[in-house]
Amino acid sequence: INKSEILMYRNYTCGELNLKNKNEEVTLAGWVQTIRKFGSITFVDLRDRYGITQLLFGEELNQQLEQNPLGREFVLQATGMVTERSNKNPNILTGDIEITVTSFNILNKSALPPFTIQDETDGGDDLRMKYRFLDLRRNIIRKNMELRYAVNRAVRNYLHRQNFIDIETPFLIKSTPEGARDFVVPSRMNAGQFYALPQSPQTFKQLLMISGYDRYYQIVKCFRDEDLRADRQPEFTQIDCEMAFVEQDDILNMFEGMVKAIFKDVKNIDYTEKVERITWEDAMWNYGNDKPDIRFDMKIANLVFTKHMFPKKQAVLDKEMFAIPPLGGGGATVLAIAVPGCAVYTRKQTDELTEWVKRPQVGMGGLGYIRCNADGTFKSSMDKFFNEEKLKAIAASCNAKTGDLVLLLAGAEERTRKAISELRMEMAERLGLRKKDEFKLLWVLDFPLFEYAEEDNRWVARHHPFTSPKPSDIEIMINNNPVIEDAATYLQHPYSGIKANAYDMVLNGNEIGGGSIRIYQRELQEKMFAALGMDTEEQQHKFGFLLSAFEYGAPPHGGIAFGFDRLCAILGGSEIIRDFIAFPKNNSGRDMMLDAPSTIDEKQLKELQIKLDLKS
RNA sequence: GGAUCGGUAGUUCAGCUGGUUAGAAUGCCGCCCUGUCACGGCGGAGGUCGCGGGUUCGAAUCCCGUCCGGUCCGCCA
Repeated sequence: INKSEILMYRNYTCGELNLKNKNEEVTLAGWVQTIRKFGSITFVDLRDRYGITQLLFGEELNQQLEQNPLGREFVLQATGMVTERSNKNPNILTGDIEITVTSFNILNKSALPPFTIQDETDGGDDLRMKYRFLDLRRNIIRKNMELRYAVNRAVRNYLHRQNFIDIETPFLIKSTPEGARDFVVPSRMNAGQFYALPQSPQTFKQLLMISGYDRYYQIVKCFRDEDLRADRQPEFTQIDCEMAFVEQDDILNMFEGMVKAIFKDVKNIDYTEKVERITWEDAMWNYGNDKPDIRFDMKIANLVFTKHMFPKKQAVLDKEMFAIPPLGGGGATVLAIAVPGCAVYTRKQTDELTEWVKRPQVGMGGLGYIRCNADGTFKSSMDKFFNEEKLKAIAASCNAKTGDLVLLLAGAEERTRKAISELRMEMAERLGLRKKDEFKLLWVLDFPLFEYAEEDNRWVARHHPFTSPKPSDIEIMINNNPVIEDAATYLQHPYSGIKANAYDMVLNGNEIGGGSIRIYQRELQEKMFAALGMDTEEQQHKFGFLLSAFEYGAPPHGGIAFGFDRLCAILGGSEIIRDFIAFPKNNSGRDMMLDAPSTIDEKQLKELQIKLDLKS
């Protein structure tokens, strides 16, 4: 506490007193953490945001306590002398002293809390969410909030130094259902019409570039009406950034710098090494995943693969040799990883792994394995089909060393690649290769511009429709018709090879940020919208303002957005972003404390001229 | 939209293939205790086994439905 403050309730916090304050009379205020009674004396641990201080109620005061009994979480003000403890507690900061209470005042009582306010609470998740205001009293959650604020400060300091300006953009905007579902807000003054909450301030920040604010940022709420996960909330916070007169490298360097600044300021980590940059194709090829964790190696061996996905890659082994029952009878793709040191796995363990890949979430038919034994022999689940020589060849093509366990998956390209990627992560987790305190950044570049949407038989933007194609691919886009004749052969359509000027930043296997160099010419933007199946009229209706703005001197520009909640969670060593959001929602999008969403009054509906037509 | 796990004391959980007085730990209450800090000792209260229906002589347990929560797939940057 700043001693120049005028304080009515306390002159110290519960975390700052020590032997230097001995014999000083102090007044503290806080919550009762625990009460320990010993006949005629009582110890009370008083807690506030800053720590815990032990109060000693001697004989006389103890009698007053009998008249005014305390309970857990009572709000208590206590005055007394700082005294040296006879039995010190080295586990807390104030453990050398205690306050010998001379007077106290119960500022407010508390009902018995439904769970203990401790690091290892006895409360379950839903109870904690319902009483989130109590959960937030816990050390662990409080530290998460402090970490979040530290990241926020680090970002602002860095971007401010780099001449960025924070500009707020509106929350009530226009619905443009492209990508995620919009949250919508009915307009009373414009009956029958709706605002949408922004999925991101994308178009606004591009307009700001056109307005000449060449370095913009905002730490801003975004909204997406999609199903949730442990790492996904319907409203979430982004570090949203945009720069004019930049190329991809300018952005990568600038924001590598930002993340390194966060590491330094928040974790005191000097991240000096160069951030690796790999292409999307290499990420998929080596890790089966566009956000690989590169803290460990275990790269995928592409034994048999779909040529269309990797036109530039060469097959390692003969496809025919894998047309055997244990691998699904000749699936289009056979992928393998060599797991270090796991040749000693027992039959029970490999069976358990097989069950693991068969789970519906992974969805593979089975798992093949080869033990690369210490004596140089190979023992596999497919001995009936492969002789020693062939096993050796397979092991060699996986770069397997003696003592490794080679795991093989086979099936349809996409599913198999996803599965082996998950298996790779799972094995790393089991081997303790995913260390909480080790951080490794990675840029993934050259994403495909388009993705094929089966249900609509059309192209959708993989990133978003404002992303520019690689300059070398613009020709392909202009000279080819986006129409897909035969859904089965979409991979052969020229559009599926077009690469975007887009980049993702990956931290320990999590996508923490993504962005692109934007389109800034009307013609190309129109071509892009058309490729996504939007006719001129629709383009005008949805994005007329942007197309028009491009005609008034739009500079080349690009940007990036970081998932702030997720970044905080990872820095805090967790994947559960709920613990880093003060008032989060559950996985059905409900606020369990407010019990929201809820119905609204008939009167409110009437004003909005909305009639409900519920099925049930 | 789908899969899957869970719902039993204030709380966290046990209770297997149907028959128990439905338990444990912790929390809570009372008494004892002057150095605890996960205090200790003795005693006590506390349950519509999520809800509805079914099978059965008998259901916390089996079946069906439903609600709630967790995780994942689809979806989503």
